[in-house]
Amino acid sequence: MTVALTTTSHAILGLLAIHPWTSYELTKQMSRSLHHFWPRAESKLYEEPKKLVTQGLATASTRTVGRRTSTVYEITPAGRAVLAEWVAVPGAGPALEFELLLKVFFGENGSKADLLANLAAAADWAAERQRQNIEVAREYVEGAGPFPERTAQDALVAAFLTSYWDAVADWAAQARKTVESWPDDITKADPPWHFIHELAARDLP
Amino acid sequence: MTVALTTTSHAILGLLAIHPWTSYELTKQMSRSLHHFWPRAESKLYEEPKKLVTQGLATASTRTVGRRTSTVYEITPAGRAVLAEWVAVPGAGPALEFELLLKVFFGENGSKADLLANLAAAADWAAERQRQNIEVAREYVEGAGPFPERTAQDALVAAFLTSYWDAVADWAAQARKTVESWPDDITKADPPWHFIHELAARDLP
DNA sequence: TTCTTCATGTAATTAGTTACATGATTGA
DNA sequence: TCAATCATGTAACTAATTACATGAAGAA
Repeated sequence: MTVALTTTSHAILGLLAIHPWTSYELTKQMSRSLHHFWPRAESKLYEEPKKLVTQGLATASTRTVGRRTSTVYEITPAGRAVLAEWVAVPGAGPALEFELLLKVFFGENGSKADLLANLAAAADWAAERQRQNIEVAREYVEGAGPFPERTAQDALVAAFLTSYWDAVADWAAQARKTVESWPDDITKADPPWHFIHELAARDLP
Repeated sequence: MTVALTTTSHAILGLLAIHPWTSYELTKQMSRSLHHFWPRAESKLYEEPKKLVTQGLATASTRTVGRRTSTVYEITPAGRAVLAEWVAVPGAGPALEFELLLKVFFGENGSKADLLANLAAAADWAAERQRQNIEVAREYVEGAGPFPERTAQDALVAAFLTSYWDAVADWAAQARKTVESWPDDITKADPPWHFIHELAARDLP
């Protein structure tokens, strides 16, 4: 019986195409990179490879450490074929979930201070991502990055994440300035018309 | 018995704070704005308001059109209180799901043409968002936007989405140039070192 | 009149998460 | 030798999605 492969299945398959891994190693690798644009719970990463094995896309071999077992997964030729097909059909665009922005959107139900606290949290979040990002880039510059043969693809993805995180940081800083100029009763705030006018004046792409 | 309210519950509550709506109107309003940063299936928007009613945060009244009924929901004072509490605690940062970027990340399993097709799809996606965005801004400039009293908050959110969509568009264009310079065998591609060096040279935030 | 789209939901299914469990290893 | 953390999973639950169903209104 053939089970449908999800995007997550293909993500795991893609990791296995680089290298054989244990489930645990998969979780570590995920949190390093994929996690930023395909976030999944660890438990999922223990389940998915099993599904790949039942479909003949990967093989599992068991190692023993003391009285515990661990499972190493390896991609099969069939797995590589499936992966190539998957890459060939363009994927879905980005889907964003941003609770903090929701609170900004409904900001008039709280105080100006609440609104500023949300914007400060956004700035912190972006700063932390960017800090990690820069540290990883430094590793690569020093030649200490893992899988140096994959640096080109890694950099392509890093380029996106960098400008995405910059967008969050810049927005948080700018929005903070805007909101600081607002009165305490934010329902009386002047809209930032210069922004709206600039946007409206753009050429349609 | 008290049911836990999800972020989606609060999003609906926020919409009800603006105005009473039928479920159907909620779905339309969602797809206009919230959908971009809190995407949910329509069916959810028929369920959630019922939950709010059981918690005393909204009231429902039934209208009849022909032989069909429709339900109008209205926020209660208790609902407004809950909403104010929710806005006051800073929300979660952005979570991104970006399948297309996953395919770029695993691009070496396909052809250079596959990679370029993915980048072209990303460019199209961003162009379409930005086009709609600009058209909405023009409505506001003409004074034709809905809920003009909410223009300030709307603009704050639009500022984020605009730079986020710009980030996607700029990345897609830049990445396309990079990949076009690559050989057909993309495993032999030169990494974009200038980007990596620039990133590594940044000050830590 | 018939077809399509708008309008209003319900039911079944599932992908994913949270919580739990337990052995191995390390360091204080 | 005890506690904390690393390593490896399983089980229960649920938020959300997909698929289905049906009436109203307007167009052709």
